[in-house]
Amino acid sequence: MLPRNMTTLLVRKLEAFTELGGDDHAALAELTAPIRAVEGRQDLVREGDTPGDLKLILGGFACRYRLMPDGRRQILSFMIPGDFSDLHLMPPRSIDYGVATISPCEVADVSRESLAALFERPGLEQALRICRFSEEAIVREWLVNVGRRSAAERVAHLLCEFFVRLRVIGQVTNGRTRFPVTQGDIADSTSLSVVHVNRILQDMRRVGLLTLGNRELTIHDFGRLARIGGFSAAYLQLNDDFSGAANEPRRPGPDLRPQA
Amino acid sequence: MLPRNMTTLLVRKLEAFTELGGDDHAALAELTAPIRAVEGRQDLVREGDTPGDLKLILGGFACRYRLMPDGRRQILSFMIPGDFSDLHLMPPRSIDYGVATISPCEVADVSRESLAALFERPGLEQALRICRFSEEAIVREWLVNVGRRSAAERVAHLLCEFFVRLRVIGQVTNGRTRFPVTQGDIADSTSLSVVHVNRILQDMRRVGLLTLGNRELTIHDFGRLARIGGFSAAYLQLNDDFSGAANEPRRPGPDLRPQA
DNA sequence: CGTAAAATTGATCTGTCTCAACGTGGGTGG
DNA sequence: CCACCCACGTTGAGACAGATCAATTTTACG
Repeated sequence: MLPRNMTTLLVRKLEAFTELGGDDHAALAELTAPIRAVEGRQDLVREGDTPGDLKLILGGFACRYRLMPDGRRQILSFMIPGDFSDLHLMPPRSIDYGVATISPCEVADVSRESLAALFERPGLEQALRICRFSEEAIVREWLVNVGRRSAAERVAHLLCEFFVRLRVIGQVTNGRTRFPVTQGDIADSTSLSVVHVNRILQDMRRVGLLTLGNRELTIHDFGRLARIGGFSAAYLQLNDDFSGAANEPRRPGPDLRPQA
Repeated sequence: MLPRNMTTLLVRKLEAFTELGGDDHAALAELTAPIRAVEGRQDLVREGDTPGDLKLILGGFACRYRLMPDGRRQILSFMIPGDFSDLHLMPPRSIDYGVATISPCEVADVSRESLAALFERPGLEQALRICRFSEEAIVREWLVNVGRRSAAERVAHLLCEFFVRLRVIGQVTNGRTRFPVTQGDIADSTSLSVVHVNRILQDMRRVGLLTLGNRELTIHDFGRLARIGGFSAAYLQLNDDFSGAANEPRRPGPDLRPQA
C-alpha cells in the first residue's frame, strides 16, 4: 500500500482531470508497489527495453528522452510527482524512448496488473484516459513549440507548462516552486543550446519575469510569461478549477525586450 | 457497410500491427458509415471543435495541424488511407488540433459508437491499441526529427516514414508511389522553409536518391535515404513482415553531399 | 577545502530564413 | 482552343537567430 500522502498526491492529480468517487480513492489507496529512492541522472527505463513494471514518480523530477547516435539528447516530456512512465497497457514490445531521473526521486514500481485493476473502475478509467490524452497533447504541444516558436517563446512556454502542472499537485506556493531542472535540461527539451538558454533566462530575470536559481523557480508575472510563450493551458485537459486560473487569452503579447 | 476494397484496406493496415481473426474481418466489413468526397485543402475537423464523428480516410492524404497566431502552420502528422482522425474515445472536450485534407479525399464519417463496437472485439481492440501507440510514437519521432536533426535529415526521415506507411497499405510499386504532398506541406511538417525544402529535394534528386514530381515519388535507394535520416522503422510498431524489409541498421551514414 | 557539475560570458561562425523575382504546368472561362 | 490565372516550384542574394568554441566563475557538497 502506498503511504497516505502519496495516495493524496495521486488523488489530487487525477481529480484535476475529472471527479472521482470515494471508491476510486479507496482503490488508489490500496495500490501496492515497492517504493525506492533513486539518485538523480539515473535511467529508470532504457530505450529498447521490453516494458516491465510501470514507474510511478512520487517525488522528484524525471523525463522521457531519446538519444541521437552522436550523443545529443531530446527530452520528450518531463515527469513530475504523480506521473506514470506509460499508460499504454501494451503487449510486450520494445519501448522507443528512455526514462531517466532529473533529480533524486522516489519511484514506485507498479505492476501492469495493478494498473489494469485501476482501469477496472470506471471513474479511474476515465481519469487515466484523460491523463493519457493530456500527455499526448503535451508532446504535440512540444512539437509546435520546437517547430514554430522562437527561443524565448519556447522557454516561456515550457516554464508555464511546468508551473501549471506543479500547481495542480500543490507544489507551488506564492508563485514559488522547487525546480531541480538544469539549464541543460531546458536546452534538451526546447532544442536550444545551453548557452542560449542561459542568455534567455537572464533576459527574463532582467525584466523581472522570474527568479530562477538554487533549484527554485518563482514566476513573478505568469500572465506576461504566458503571453510571451503563446501558452494556453487548454491542452492539459484540466478541469475548470485549474485551467482557468492560470490561463490567459491567446493574443500576441509584448516582446521580451522592453520595446520590440 | 464499407465497400469491399475499403474493408480490405483496413484489414491490411491493421494486420500490419497484429494478426486478426476471421470474425475481426467480418466486424470491419460490417462497419457502416457515410462516405463522401472532399476537395483538397479543406478542413475536416477544426481546432477547438468538440469531437463529433471520427474521420476515416479511405483515399487521399490529410493531416493534423496546429495554426500559430501569425498564421504559420505546424503539421503534427500525416494521415493516409486507413487512418482515423483520432482513436481516443474521449468524452466531449475540445480537440487541440485541426484536421485538413492535403489532396482530394474520400472520407468516411464513423460514429463513436461504431468505433466502440470495434473495440469490443479483443483482436481488433489489440490492433487498434497498437495502431494508436504507433501514432503516438510518430509524434515523438517528429519531435526528435524537428528538434535534433538537420534539414536534410528531417526530409529524408519524413520521406522514409511515408514510404514505409504507404507500402503497408499497398500503395508502393517498384519504389514508386502517388505523393500529392507539396513542398509547402513538407516544410510545415519538418519546420523548414519552403525554399530550403526545395533546395534539399534538389540535392537528393541530383545524387539520384529519388525522383519527385507530378505528385509522384520514387525512392531509388531507400537504404541510403534511411541512413541519411537516421530512420529505423521500429517505432511504427509494424510486425516483422513489414518492419524488416524497409529497415536498416541504425549507423551513421554517408552524408548527402559526395564527401562530407 | 577540493572538486565536479552547473552557470555565465565573450567572440565567432553558420544553417537556415527571408525577401524578391521568375518559371511552369494544368485547369478554366471566354 | 487559346490566353490567362493561380498554385506550386525554382533561383539568387543577403540577413540573422541561434550554434559553437573556449574560457572563467559560481555553486553544491562530500
